[in-house]
Amino acid sequence: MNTSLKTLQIEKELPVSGVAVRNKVLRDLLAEPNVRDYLLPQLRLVTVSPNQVIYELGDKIDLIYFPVDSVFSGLAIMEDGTTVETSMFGREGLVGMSTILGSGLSKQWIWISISGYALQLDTRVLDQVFVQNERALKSLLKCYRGLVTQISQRCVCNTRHTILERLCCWLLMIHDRVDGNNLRLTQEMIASRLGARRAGITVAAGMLQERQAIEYRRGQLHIRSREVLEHAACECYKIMRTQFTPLDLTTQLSQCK
Amino acid sequence: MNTSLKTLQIEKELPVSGVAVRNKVLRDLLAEPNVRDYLLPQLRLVTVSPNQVIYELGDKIDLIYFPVDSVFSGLAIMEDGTTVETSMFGREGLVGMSTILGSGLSKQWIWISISGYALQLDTRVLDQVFVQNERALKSLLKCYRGLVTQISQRCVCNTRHTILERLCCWLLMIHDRVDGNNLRLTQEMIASRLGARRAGITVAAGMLQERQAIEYRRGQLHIRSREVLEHAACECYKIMRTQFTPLDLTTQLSQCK
DNA sequence: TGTCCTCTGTACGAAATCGCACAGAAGCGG
DNA sequence: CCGCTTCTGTGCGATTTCGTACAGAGGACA
Repeated sequence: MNTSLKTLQIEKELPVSGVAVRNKVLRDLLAEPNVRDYLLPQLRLVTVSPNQVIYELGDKIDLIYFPVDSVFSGLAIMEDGTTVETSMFGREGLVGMSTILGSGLSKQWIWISISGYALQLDTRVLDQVFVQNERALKSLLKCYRGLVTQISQRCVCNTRHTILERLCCWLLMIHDRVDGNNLRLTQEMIASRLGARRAGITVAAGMLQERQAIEYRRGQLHIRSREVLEHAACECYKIMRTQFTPLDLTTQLSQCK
Repeated sequence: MNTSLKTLQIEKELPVSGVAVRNKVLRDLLAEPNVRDYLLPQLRLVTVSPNQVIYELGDKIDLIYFPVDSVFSGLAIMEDGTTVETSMFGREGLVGMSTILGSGLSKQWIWISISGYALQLDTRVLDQVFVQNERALKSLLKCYRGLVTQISQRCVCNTRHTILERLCCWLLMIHDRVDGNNLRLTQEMIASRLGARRAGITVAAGMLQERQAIEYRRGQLHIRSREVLEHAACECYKIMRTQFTPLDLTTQLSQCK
């Protein structure tokens, strides 16, 4: 079901400095020259893969992650083993934020939803940065507020909206965080994130295929039309998109290279 | 439906110092002598009443509240006017926490669910306290982490659990935050918090009456048996209860007077 | 006492989703 | 090419919840 390999492969072929600016918070942090000099040598580029476990509930958070083109999911796992995603993290933020609030322990599971690159950092390095740099702290706190907005809206969305609406919303959120239109996602994975049955996702995805919004073939989901998805999504997407500024949404990979 | 009277009545008959210790964070904050001397004269005792609006979405947070025996609800209001509660605040915490993270604007609606006393404070006074006092900041941040835990679990609960389970869970949470066993709650209000129909609450409440867990008569809900409620509640209650320490749960009004 | 408003109980069909099961298609490794 | 595993499509009845509507009870007030 999931892989627990916590020692991630470290990539050395790409220059960290070039990749780092593709994460929004990290770009903000690195804008400060003295922060940049301190932080940059400490960042490690790693690759993460689907359903890999990053933190378990109660884990000590020694390492934090800045996703680049990968997506991390904050999951609650219930007594019967079913899961619900309460938040997702991509290039707009960082994973392990609760350390900013002074808690060293993870209150949720973090699993990977979309594979890709992320930049890894020792927690104590980040601690140094934000206690010494006011502006860095502000960037991080803003991220945290965005997280709370996201969780709250997910709460609303899961309570009141249909699986189809939630699926559209979720796909758009993923799409905002990755490069390109092809997503490696099985229906089983999507179901575990939305807190629904796999069969329910099959039906909803079928509707979206009929409407030419997506194409789906064995774990390969291709987004054909964001417009159709946005039209079929609930109001929640507009609210959760505010974690990105309009600028971020247009600045995709092509411009960051 | 709701009252928008934002200028709350200020109570002068009770001594603030005696009431203040009945709020958990406030008690922590006041434990520090110099914080106490600064804070205590600035606290105003107010009464709040059901469905009163404390903040609207986007409001500037000038005043924060420490509930004493009242309960405040963080609500999302959707385009069709329906509401879902994402968090509740009682004597374990404070309302207006996002100010701690440097945001002056409310990201949600705050309505009153249970009437009673609260202590009101100018936001800038609290700002002074936590920038100058490390221990105070830590108390507040701990509160904030508890809030995130609560919202996350509400997300899970609303996604996966039945109305009956959610009702039990919610009643227990309310009960933890008030004095006594009688709650002034119409089924309409409960429905608006759980994001369900009023008729759905009638049915669920009917089951709880059959099981002798509660008695319900025209806006007066009497809790007869916490045990039965706990038995019928979902696992979420145990998780959200961690906002209280065991000590807090036994320290009810009788011991705080 | 009568009137009015609020709140609760109940009903109904419709819709969404569930849990489960099974068949078939797609892809992988040998 | 074959066999195995993974993934998707589909079907079924059961359950939950929805939206809506209406009647009746309870309390407030004149």
